[in-house]
Amino acid sequence: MTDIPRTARPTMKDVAARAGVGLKTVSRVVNEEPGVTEDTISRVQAAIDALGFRRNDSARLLRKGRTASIGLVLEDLADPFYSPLSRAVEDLARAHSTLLFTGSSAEDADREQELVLAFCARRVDGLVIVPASEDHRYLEPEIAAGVATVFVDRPAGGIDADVVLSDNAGGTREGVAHLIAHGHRRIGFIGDLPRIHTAAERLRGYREAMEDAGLPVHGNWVSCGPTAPGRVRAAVESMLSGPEPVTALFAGNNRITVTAVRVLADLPSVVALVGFDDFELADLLRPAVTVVAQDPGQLGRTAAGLLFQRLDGVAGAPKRVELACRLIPRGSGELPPVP
Amino acid sequence: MTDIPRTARPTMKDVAARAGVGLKTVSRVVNEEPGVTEDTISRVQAAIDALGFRRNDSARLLRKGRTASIGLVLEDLADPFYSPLSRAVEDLARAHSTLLFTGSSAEDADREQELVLAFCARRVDGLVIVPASEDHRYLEPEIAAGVATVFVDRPAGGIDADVVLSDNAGGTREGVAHLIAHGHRRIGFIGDLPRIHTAAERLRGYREAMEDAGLPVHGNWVSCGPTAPGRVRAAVESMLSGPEPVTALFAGNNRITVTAVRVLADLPSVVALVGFDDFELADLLRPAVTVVAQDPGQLGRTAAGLLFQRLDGVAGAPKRVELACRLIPRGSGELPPVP
DNA sequence: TATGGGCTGGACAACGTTGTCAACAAAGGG
DNA sequence: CCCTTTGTTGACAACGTTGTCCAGCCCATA
Repeated sequence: MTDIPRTARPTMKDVAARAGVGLKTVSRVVNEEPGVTEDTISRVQAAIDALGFRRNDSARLLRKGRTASIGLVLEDLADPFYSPLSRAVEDLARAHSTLLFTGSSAEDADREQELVLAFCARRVDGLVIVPASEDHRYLEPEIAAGVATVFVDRPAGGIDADVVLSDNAGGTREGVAHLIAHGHRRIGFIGDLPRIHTAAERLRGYREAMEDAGLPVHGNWVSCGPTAPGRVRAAVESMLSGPEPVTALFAGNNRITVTAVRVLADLPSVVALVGFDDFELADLLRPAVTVVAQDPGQLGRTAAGLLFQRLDGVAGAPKRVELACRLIPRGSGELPPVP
Repeated sequence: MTDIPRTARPTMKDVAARAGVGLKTVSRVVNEEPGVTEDTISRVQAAIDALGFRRNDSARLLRKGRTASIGLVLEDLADPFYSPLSRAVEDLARAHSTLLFTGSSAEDADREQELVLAFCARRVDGLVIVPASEDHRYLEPEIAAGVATVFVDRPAGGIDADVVLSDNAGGTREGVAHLIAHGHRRIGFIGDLPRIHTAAERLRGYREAMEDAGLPVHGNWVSCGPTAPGRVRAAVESMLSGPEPVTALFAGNNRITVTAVRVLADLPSVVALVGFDDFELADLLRPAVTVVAQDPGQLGRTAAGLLFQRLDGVAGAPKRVELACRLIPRGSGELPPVP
């Protein structure tokens, strides 16, 4: 009956031929442009339905210039920390009738660049990037060509661009000060690789808090490196032994915190703990884990909001937005020092 | 010096003009096609670098027919359960030089359809869908037009399509049988909305396990509904009161399990618990939570693998793949019944 | 010198859509 | 009755790329 071609999709031309009208008239009907008779509309609509026509938005957007799509590059789609961030970006994208490309850099600079440039080759209107690379000059021609770009969680390297950050140093200062206020004097810091901006900032916050309180930082009280459980375990054990064992730990991100909880659970000693990043069930552990919480959803919302402002034509110098962190005392950070 | 136009992007035409060659020669250089002199190549390359040209893949793919992109629709990007699934799909996409559109249906049928059709309008080569809708006949013309489609986690409604599932009923049977083996006779089931396929299957598994053991299921031992904490709390409290209080609970998904843990922590009674879906830190709670674990990463890998097989031309009847679940005893499911 | 073949390069159409503009018919005013 | 106005419609070019095809050119061979 209906002669749907099995292989090739029907185009406006096919619809036009079947409805006995011109190509442009079909376009008008599809786009609900005014100036088409009711009668013609229904004839075209019938042809559309019969053929199962669906407008090819790729062609449309090629013609129009904008693609109504943005790219989101983050470190790892599988990391729960970024889930609310992605969702927030997606929600704003939807509100702007924009589709979302996503990809993980896996903390690899080359992969980040490859992904970003692939998005640019698709002519995304904008980018939200959680940087893995330290040098983003490769983006200069793209930004000059009009690709709106907002960095989240970490600043861009080598270029001046919009960025939305958490107050990593301030949050860490607050967390460490919290431990100090509960009587701790020997506090260890276990962080991520220092080449990662957030890790460096948090380390800085730790040092500042110790200095503000006039406390020394001994050699083995600071350990930075990959978040692999083995490395973290070794660091904890080293800090808890020796002539000056720590009585409290500050863990530099959620994965480190979780590993620290595991390690401490195996040990007889009572050690206070504050972690950076909140995580699900932190309140159900015993002791419940005190954390310095970022709001990843807010991070994403702010970044995407800024992006769409730019796309709406808001010009001006690159903005730097810093979101406050929130200390959530739950128990592990209020344990008194045990000598 | 270099005259990069601030507004419009350079095209192959611009590059050709600047290099003093024909349009097609630029195309040849960009695509590394043979038949161009070293000398010409370097002249063209110089023009490309000077102008900051980047090929417009949208136009390219319009011409070529395939878009080298696929769409992933899941329930909620922010749900940690789906994170490994997304990541697995992304990894396979990358391996096939394919870009990934993502979106959340928010468990809303209209939103799912809107997203899917938006992807189709962009002419994605394929789709991976975690269905929210019960009727996917709207996809028939798309599938006929050649859009490869694989459903994950839940089957499609109204059409015959590839699907990758977990063995929800079998896993639940095993979990409930585990409780029965530990002496429980009065076991409650708290599940998600029964219109969701996985929820219905798990309920079926529960009923089968009880029946297999010759155990009755009393009226208030089964509660299905939204995963809102208030509803779950009420259900738990109701099951634990009355003339026939349950001594064990089976929680139908990770969110329900977590709420159940919270509720039980507030109560004096000791209640055994097995939850469907593993979750981070389940082993650190006291008691550690016994779960029936799916492997969301494997779900995603299998689905994407099947999708790319189809895209590579593997024909044949729609496949239905069912992945086994794994019981992970950790403590909460091995508690003896307390009358 | 003519011929042929291999190599290089360019003109042109096509992908499916939208914007511009002009053609045409019907209706209204003088 | 003609001219203008209004409303509807279609022809055509353009978006940026790739595939097809043909025109030169250079060199070797007859």
